Amino acid sequence: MKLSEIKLQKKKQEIILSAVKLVNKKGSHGATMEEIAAELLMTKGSLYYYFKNKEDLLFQCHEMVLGQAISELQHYVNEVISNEQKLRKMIANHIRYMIEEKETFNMIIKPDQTFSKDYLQPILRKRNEYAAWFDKVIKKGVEEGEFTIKEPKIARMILLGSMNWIQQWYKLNGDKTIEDLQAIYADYLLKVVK
Amino acid sequence: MKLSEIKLQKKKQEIILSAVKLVNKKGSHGATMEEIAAELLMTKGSLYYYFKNKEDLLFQCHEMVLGQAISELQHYVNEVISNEQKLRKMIANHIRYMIEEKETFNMIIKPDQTFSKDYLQPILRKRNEYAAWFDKVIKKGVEEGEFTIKEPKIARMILLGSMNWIQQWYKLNGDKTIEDLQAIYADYLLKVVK
Amino acid sequence: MKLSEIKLQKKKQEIILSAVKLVNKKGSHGATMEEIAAELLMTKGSLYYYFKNKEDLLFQCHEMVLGQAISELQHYVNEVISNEQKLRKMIANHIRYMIEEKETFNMIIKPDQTFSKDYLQPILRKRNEYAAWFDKVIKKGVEEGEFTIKEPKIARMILLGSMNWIQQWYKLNGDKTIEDLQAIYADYLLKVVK
Amino acid sequence: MKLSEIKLQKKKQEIILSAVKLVNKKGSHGATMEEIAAELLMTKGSLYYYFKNKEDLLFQCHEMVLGQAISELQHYVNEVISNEQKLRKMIANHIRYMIEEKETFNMIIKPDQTFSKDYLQPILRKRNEYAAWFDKVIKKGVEEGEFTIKEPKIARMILLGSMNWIQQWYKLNGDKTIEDLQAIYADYLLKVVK
DNA sequence: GATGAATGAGGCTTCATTCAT
DNA sequence: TATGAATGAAGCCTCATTCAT
Repeated sequence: MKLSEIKLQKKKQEIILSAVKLVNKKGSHGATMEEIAAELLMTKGSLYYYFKNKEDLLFQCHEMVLGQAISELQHYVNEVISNEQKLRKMIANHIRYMIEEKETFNMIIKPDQTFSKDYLQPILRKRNEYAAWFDKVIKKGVEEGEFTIKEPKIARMILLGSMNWIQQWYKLNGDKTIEDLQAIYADYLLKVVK
Repeated sequence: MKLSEIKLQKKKQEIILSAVKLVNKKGSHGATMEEIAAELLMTKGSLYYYFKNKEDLLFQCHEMVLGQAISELQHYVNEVISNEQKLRKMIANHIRYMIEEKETFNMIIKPDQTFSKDYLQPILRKRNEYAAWFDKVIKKGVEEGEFTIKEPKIARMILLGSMNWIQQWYKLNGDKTIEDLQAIYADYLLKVVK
Repeated sequence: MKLSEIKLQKKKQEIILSAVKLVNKKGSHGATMEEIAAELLMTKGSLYYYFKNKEDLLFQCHEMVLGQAISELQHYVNEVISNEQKLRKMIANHIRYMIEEKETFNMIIKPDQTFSKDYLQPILRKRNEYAAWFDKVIKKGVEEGEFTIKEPKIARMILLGSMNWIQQWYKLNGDKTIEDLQAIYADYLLKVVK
Repeated sequence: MKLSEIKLQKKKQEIILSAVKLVNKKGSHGATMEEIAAELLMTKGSLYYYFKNKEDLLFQCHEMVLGQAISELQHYVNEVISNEQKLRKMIANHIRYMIEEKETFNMIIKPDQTFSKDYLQPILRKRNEYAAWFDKVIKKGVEEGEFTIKEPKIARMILLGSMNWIQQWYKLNGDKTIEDLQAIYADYLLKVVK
């Protein structure tokens, strides 16, 4: 019983990972069930054993990816370092996601064009959860005198927004490495909150 | 002769405006030619009198909107004010677009999922043209000692990226007016370049 | 009254000539009313002043072309020369049509895929009229001892069929001139009837 | 594994056969995917499981039909009989195709109005392959003194052209049987090459 | 669990035709 | 006469979804 359950979940994960990649290369509309299946050497029909429909698959992609990102944020917040240090790490982490796993975060950008009403609520909730960790650190930083910002939420929007934009223009093998980018963004964005 | 040409262009504009609205509510995929036509009380087929195909229509939407925005930027840059003043105005303008005509800028975000190769070139060119006006002011500001930024292009990316994100969350009738937002963003983003 | 009538007919001729060219380059389906009109620097709509609909235009193309060809055949038959001489001239003429005005005869090949029932009758009648001139000469030739053929109709089918096929493969600027072809075909095809 | 592959091919054959019939009754334009499907009690969409698009289906129709005809020619050529005998059999065979499976050869007539560039090459190649078997026998006949013709290729064009024309006029249940026709054509056409 | 096959709704596009001006 | 504009039917094609085996 347990074993088969575990196997099922494992397979699901596998599908989700593969789907995420494809979805973000081609967009949620451009990626067809056929292609997603093909990448896994399955056939279209089989996907429906694991997921109710395409939207369900996309939804679970979203949940998985963002869930993981959240747990990473959580980790940084719990470290015993200054809020600035935390924020720097969180920024670096977000940028890494944006570039190395650019595929993943993409789907967050315009969920309302991808998901129907039923799915939209939990999606937005997860998104807020993610943002909340940034808010927490920024607020703490203000309280503890590290930051001076009066509108912490808007500051957070600026941080996330500017970073989400990176994938629009960044190309690996350009003149900047990821580390360069992480450093520059951290510096510039901290100027916003300080 | 001239008259009919003018009429034609006018109708095209009308269609473009309507299409822009729909495309940005539903995405370029979600908006069908049928719906775009219906909104104008036309039939599908009539659209093809004015535009070669859907991609052509979308392309012209893009050109029109961004072209107009560029001409506004140009205006600010030519005023006789400090670079900071210019940048503030450009930021305010971009934010206004992002909110009041949110529909328009939306289509800029992921052109490569909307457009085929032939159209991508001119689209990216226009986008760069728009960005170049920001670069110009930032660079000038650095030269004249108003700004201190070492990576002006990345700074510009941060500005635009953060502002483009606004439409993801901003709702009219919330607790912030557009003017509030313009002021806050200008203040925070200028901290980046200063 | 007369004058306007003449003008009308002239214009019709003009349209037919142009249509014939296009139809045979692109096929009766491939040639659109738009293109036919464009070639004449007209607009689609105007064509409907002169012709009831596309089929009507195509029909009149057919009538014109075949009518002209028939009158030429008639001319040869009335000359005072041997039946073999007549047949040679008729063959040469048909080949010239097939190549130089290949466009024209094309439409004869599969009329039932182009025309609806109403038009089919007169079309086939005209076709038979054309063929009848060949039959006449062949029969006369048999009567007068020039030819020996027992199945004059089938012989005629062979003649016309083989010549109609020319357009499938003949290319101007190849190694054979039209005159070469006319000579060779005349020689070979006369072997059939002799 | 093998079995499903075989089944697939079988179904493809079935579709091709049905398509050939329809295409030649209505022309490649007149025959719609919908009708082709309906004839097989399928739906439009299903056809696309077997064929990439309409052109692909038409192409495979062409390949199948001509391929079969070629293999038959090949058979006659390899028999140990005089070249005249061979040619007679090949003529009879072609005529049989032209009448009994008139549907099949029809599509060969104007491939350039049916197929786009990519498909045209292999189509013409196949056509030439078919013709080459006629050329071979005719040339051999000339070498061995059976035929006297100086332009064997043009002779072949005359043979094929005249036979392809048969379908334009021949009606079963007329006063000539197929066997009549085969005999008459063989006699008359051999006069050409002799 | 998996798959091959089928389906059908829906989208894009073409084009003959119409008609007011 | 001519045209600009609109229409709508019809065709091609895609793809999420279903289901018997």
